[in-house]
Amino acid sequence: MHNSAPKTLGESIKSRIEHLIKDKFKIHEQVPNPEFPKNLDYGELFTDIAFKLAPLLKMPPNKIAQEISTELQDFGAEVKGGFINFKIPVSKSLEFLGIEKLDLLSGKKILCEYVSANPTGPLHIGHGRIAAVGDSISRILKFCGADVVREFYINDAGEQIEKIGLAILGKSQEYKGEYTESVKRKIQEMNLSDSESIGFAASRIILEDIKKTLARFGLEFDSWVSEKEISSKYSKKAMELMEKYLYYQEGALFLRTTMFGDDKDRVVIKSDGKPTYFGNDCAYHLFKVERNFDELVQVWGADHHGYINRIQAVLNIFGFKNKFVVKLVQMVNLLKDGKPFQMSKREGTFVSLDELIDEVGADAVRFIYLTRTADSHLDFDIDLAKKQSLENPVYYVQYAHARTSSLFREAKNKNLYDGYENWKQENWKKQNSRLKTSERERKLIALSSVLYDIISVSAKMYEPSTITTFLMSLAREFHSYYQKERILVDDIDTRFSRLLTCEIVQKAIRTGLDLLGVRAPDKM
RNA sequence: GCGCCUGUAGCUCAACAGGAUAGAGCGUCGGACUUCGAAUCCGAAGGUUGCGGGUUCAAGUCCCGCCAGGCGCACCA
Repeated sequence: MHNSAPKTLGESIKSRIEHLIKDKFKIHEQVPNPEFPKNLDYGELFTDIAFKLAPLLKMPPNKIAQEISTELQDFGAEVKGGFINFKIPVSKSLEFLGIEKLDLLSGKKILCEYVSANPTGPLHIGHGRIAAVGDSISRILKFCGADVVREFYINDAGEQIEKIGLAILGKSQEYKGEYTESVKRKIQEMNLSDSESIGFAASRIILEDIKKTLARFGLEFDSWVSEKEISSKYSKKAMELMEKYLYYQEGALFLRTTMFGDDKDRVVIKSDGKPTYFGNDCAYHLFKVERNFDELVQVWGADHHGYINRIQAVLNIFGFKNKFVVKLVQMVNLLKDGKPFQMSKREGTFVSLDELIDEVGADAVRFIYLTRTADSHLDFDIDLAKKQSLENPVYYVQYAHARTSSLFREAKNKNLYDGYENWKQENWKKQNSRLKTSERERKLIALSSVLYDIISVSAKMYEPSTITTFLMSLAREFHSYYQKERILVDDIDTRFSRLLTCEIVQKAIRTGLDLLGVRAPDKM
């Protein structure tokens, strides 16, 4: 496959339209990217540009659409009720396939921070959702050309760490439970006595468990930042930069975040002289700012939404003018037997991400998380997820991929593959091609090239589920095609054309699944 | 009380800066395996997009007011 066009099919149509309306109608107008229609009968892309131009040009939309579409015949443009639909011809689709990287974000340095769970217990299913979303966003931004740093902030300082220390000494009612007991057994060999050092030792042990879980879930981080370490390095400088906005009240040091739109001023140093979590976060964010990122992406549980304004305030104080994106991921409500199940780490009643992966499998768990948009509340019924593990949508998509692999295996076994690679070279993008494609193959190839537009959309919205949803419709088209059409037929041109279609679909599914962090198996 | 999020088919969810006949999966009902993998396909049933106003060529999407649920509103993290 070739690899020359960083532009997507949709972007290409868009810029063609921009030139067109400049020439024809003498206007400069921002043209939106063509969209993916809900209904595939309308083609693989459509644009509503004629409606947008109608009031400007004082012409009926249908007429405008007609005039534009005559110049877009090579993209398969058809006008219907003012809309311009694109049924992309095979030759055109082939120009936009096999892209390894888009240039939407090339040259951008982006920091993605996510999970950052307190090392006071194992990751639970809520962290799992954030992990899946954050990791997938990182993959998508990277695919769009960005230089992405994936960061985990370790909250290894503060009161919770002391509390876990106290719990291990048996002096606290919090963090009870089997897991803490197992940490306790490891700590006892270390001969520590005060709650703080015990708490810190515990946090390191727990962090190792967290790393193992993340690895099982397919997550890798480029950077691990310790709160304890970073606050000791950056607190002083942060305080100096914030000096103008600090004041004492009742023995505590406050930061005037209200000057930047926060509801109330926030305490950075408590009256007992210790920094708050937010106080240390100021230091951490100074560390972020000093690394000169073009964009800071933050994935948080929705319960942190009240935290956004104060961080924005701190970033303003530090002079950060670049893009700050907060992706809020809504809560996961755990259901068991269809009934709400209350989780609490401090109470020791939670379902760990590890347990969930054990029962349902990493691929299925990730796919379920990424099927929903991040801001929809998610009811996760454990029993249902287990029960449906064999009829989960993830297998639908993976199966489509496995089927394509299987076809190539079968073709090779039956000596129906010989000459395919040469044939492909000779007929890819060639005039007088021996490629024989029906409407079904045309559509599959077109959809596969539209994938890259879908990826752009998901990057702009920081929303992996866009890709998930698209993959399901691509898989649906493929399964339907497979059922209807025999691939390994005698006629060589037909057989190779169909194999090529399968290869293109396979590549698209693999690319998409990879961005979700889900495996694309050759056999199931 | 204030702020953020959500309300779409029996259930779980889609619908990309407002666009076409609101789409899937699960479940239900009826069909398709002597041929490349039936973890599949084909078909049917299922909707006043929580309610009421408004904005316009066009509203699930935007604005206002209700109703219901979730989450915040710490010198916790």
